Amino acid sequence: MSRILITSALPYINGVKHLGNLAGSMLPADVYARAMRLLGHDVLYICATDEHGTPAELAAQGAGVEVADYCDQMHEAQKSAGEDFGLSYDYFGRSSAPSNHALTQDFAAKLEAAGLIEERVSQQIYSNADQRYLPDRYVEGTCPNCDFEGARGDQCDSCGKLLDPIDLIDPYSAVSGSKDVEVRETRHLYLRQSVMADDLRKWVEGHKSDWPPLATSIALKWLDEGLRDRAITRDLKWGIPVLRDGFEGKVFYVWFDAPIAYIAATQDWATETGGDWASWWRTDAGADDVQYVQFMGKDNVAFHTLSFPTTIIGTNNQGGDQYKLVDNLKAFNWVTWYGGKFSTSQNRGVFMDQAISIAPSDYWRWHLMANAPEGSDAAFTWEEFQSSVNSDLANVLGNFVNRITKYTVGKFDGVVPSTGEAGEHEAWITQELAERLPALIGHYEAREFRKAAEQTRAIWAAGNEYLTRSAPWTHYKTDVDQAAIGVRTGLNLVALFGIIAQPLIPDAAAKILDAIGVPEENRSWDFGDVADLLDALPHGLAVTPPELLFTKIEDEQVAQWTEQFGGETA
RNA sequence: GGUGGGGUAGCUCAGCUGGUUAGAGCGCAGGACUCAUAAUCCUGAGGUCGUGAGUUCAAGUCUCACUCUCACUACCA
Repeated sequence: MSRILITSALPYINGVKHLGNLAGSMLPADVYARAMRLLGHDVLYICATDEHGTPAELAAQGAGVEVADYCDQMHEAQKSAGEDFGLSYDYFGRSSAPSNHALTQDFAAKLEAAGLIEERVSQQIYSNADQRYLPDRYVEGTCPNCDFEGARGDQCDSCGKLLDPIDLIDPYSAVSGSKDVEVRETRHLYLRQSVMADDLRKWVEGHKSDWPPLATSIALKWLDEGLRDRAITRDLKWGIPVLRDGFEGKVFYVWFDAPIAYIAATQDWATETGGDWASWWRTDAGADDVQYVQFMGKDNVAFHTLSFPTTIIGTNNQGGDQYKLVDNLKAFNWVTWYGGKFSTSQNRGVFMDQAISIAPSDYWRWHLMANAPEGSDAAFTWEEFQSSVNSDLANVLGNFVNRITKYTVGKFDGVVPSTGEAGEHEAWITQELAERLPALIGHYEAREFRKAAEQTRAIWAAGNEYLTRSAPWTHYKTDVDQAAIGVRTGLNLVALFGIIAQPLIPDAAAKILDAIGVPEENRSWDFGDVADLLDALPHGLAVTPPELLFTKIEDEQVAQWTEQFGGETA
């Protein structure tokens, strides 16, 4: 048994996330957490909402509520959306929690003592009308290179050139449209990542063999370009206050405090449950044997491989509390919408709350993991979604459960038959499982989700092949015992299929296991001898065909969803 | 512009350190079966592995150039 700490990238507070966010961090983290629990490991799965930053303030302003109230509401909305998808967090915290305020300020103080924080003055656009400093992206104006009039402060959408907002001609606030903006000097704290570059490179290069290439290549790219110091404070009201003379009214940058919230949320979990957070995070307090796994989309990699590790290593170098660095970092590409981008404004794409309103969470979980964006971006299409659900879930798994349980009721009084001896067909399926079950576990341990789903499906399909081979309905006419062994093996396969399906489709798996009468304590992945698995159910145990496990998606629904949410032609 | 990922069957994707006839699922065609959600099982057709050169006994896999696409490019997060 191992202790496994799992975090998924914190969903940002300004709205319920779309399927791409779900597929790229929260869902795989949950599937991994469930699989590891089934394997008997001690798992702690932590997530939280990321609540600070300019977009949160503006979203609250747009909604006409105080930002704290806005965050309260959206935190609950996201928590509930996560629950709807069966995300099995041990704790779903908040980056705005008091624990994170204290811990972030504590980290900052230690980094300061380590000489890793430096005060610098920079120039920033201030909008008098909005009474706020504007991040580069919120300043627009005329591009100094191509005269395009709608250029953003960070980049011109017309000529593609990277810009400095100070260079824009006729700049205006993208928030209010006001041209009453000026350049002001402002003082900020910088995290001296540059002095940590060699340590970081050594650490990242040491993980070339056990992190996805996506993760190491992005981190090394930044290091190759020369790691620059990064401002870790902002001129905002909402956030974690900077305790320093002259920094009244300033807060820490959201990307400084958000990853620290992984730890703070664990503290909140401990407070709520009586657990010991330090034993999960601090190597000087018993966390040496913890394996820490992070899940995130590719946009988050730099922060998790460079900035946050700088915070951790810098703090550790001060002596005192010793925090864990990530051991395994699983980075995902994007789920795209028919090869293009998700877009709220253009009505393209599906958000979590909408998704759950049109199809059960298992359907989404299965499709998104069977097509996870692991090697490259993965295109979501309604047609593929329909195909996944109808073929894999309804036809291969659902029909298997249905055919054998109904036959049991029809011919064997609805109980597990006790007669018949295992023969060549049982030997065949035993051999199949002896090869496939370890492969399945291996894929989960390696966090290869597409392959795990593929192997799961292959095991289900092998069950159908077994039934074709053993054909109890043929033998029933001449040799009931021969039919009985086929039915008994088939019913045990149903139980096994439910057991292996749990990480991906927990709701359907529970229905199957309930129908076949498998008690909770027998649902783990402690497999042992495969031959025993095929005669595990007590003889005479009553089974009932479950209600329809998966309803097929009709072409008309696909047409309607395409219309409603956008699709190919949008 | 720079850097990184990707470009493999009609579609969505696997192919580790280069090695016999390039794989899977879906879709398609034919057959089998009839217990089952017109499901399942078997068989088959389909690819000059983005383009062009190079290294090698051998290249989807390594090198170079080009091209398309996505991402990042440090004050969006």
